[in-house]
Amino acid sequence: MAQKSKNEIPKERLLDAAEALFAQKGYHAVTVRELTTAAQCNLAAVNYHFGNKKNLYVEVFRSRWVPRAQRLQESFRQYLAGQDPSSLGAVVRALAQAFLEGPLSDEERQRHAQLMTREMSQPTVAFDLVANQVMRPFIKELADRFRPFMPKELPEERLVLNIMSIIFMVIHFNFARAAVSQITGRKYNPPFKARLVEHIVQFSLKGVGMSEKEEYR
Amino acid sequence: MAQKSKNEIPKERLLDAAEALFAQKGYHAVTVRELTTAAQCNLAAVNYHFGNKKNLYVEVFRSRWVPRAQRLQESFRQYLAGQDPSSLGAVVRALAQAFLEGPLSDEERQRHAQLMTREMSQPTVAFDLVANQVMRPFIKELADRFRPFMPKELPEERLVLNIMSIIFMVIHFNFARAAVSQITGRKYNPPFKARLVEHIVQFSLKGVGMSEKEEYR
DNA sequence: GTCTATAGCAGGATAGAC
DNA sequence: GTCTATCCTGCTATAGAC
Repeated sequence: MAQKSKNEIPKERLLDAAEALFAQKGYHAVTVRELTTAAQCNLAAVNYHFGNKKNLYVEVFRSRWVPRAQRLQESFRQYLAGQDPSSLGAVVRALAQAFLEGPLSDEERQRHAQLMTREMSQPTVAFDLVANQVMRPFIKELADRFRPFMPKELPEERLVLNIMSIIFMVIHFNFARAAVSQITGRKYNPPFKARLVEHIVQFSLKGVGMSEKEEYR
Repeated sequence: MAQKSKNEIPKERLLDAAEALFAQKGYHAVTVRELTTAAQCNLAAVNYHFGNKKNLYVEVFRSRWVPRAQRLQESFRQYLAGQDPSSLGAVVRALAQAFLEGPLSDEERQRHAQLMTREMSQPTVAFDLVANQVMRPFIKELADRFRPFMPKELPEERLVLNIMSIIFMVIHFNFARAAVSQITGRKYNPPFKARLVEHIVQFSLKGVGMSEKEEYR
């Protein structure tokens, strides 16, 4: 059910439309008229439910983006649990899979990445949510999962830089699809995504200092 | 001279102001009034010189962004020429240095990265310029410089993916400064930037399959 | 709770004086 | 080539009917 978000209550339809439109065009490029038209409700609905356009934007992050980010993280844990033996390669692969092939539809995943990317390069009021409720804890979790595989003397900062490099790569292959397709001449279909996952795993594993073979301990 | 771009002709002042403002806030968030005020010229100047706001945006890329990208590439070649022996590490280091520490001021570099990033995630009419006049030839040049160091049997696609991964990392550490600072707790001062260059070099070298030591041939 | 109608204002673009 | 004044469109926000 829920074909085009037509059957829910207006407030929910607004949030759905807002997430899609803000992700697609950015905050300023979206008008309240567009939002209310897309959500099939009245022009006044944004103000009635959220006070103003900006509050709606923040609410999109609070009620849609953050929970989805948590679902993504949960998906990562499930990919990871499904893989044995537990190795660093498994961690990176689970990460790439969750982001590139995980539980989200292609459209949803693209939306998600674009909302995040905008906040990372142009922080707004929603940046705190993104950084403190999602990025920071997730990087911490990844650091904890990486640490057993890393040399004991590796400084915490280098570990964090390694993790950020990997996450950036994943994010970038996700959100810069136009550029990647333009350069490689390939569409983001399942074979190419699987190709990218493998590339990310191989590049990252070696990047942190181990090949696929020597990662086991 | 040229303190605040006050001494040039109005059309040039407009282009300067436009590049700074579009990079900082994005196309839609910038108003013609803002532009003309910042450029200290009249409201009508945008229309007089460029026809409309959109043409001005494209002209920023044509007359400012593309030449600067070419300067950056030139800077990369000079960093590279200054390093001997010629090794893959030198290529990557020159790349990271050109982007993170190169000839551009911090502000200029940030502007540059943000304009590019916007076009990569949200292609507009300027995307063709970015992709075909800058990205594609530069990736080709890098591929040519990498190839001698790579295994002969390495498929072209893997080489391109490796290069994109490295460029993405560089770009990302540049444009997601807010996020990086937030997570690492460090400001983008020279020591931290030098730190990032080293990280990128090490991670990339290993990522493509060689350590700093075994890279010579 | 949702809609219609509209106030009040900011945006891009233009015409015409200088 | 540059400026002033202004048009028109389209936005946010609100008041009040239903």
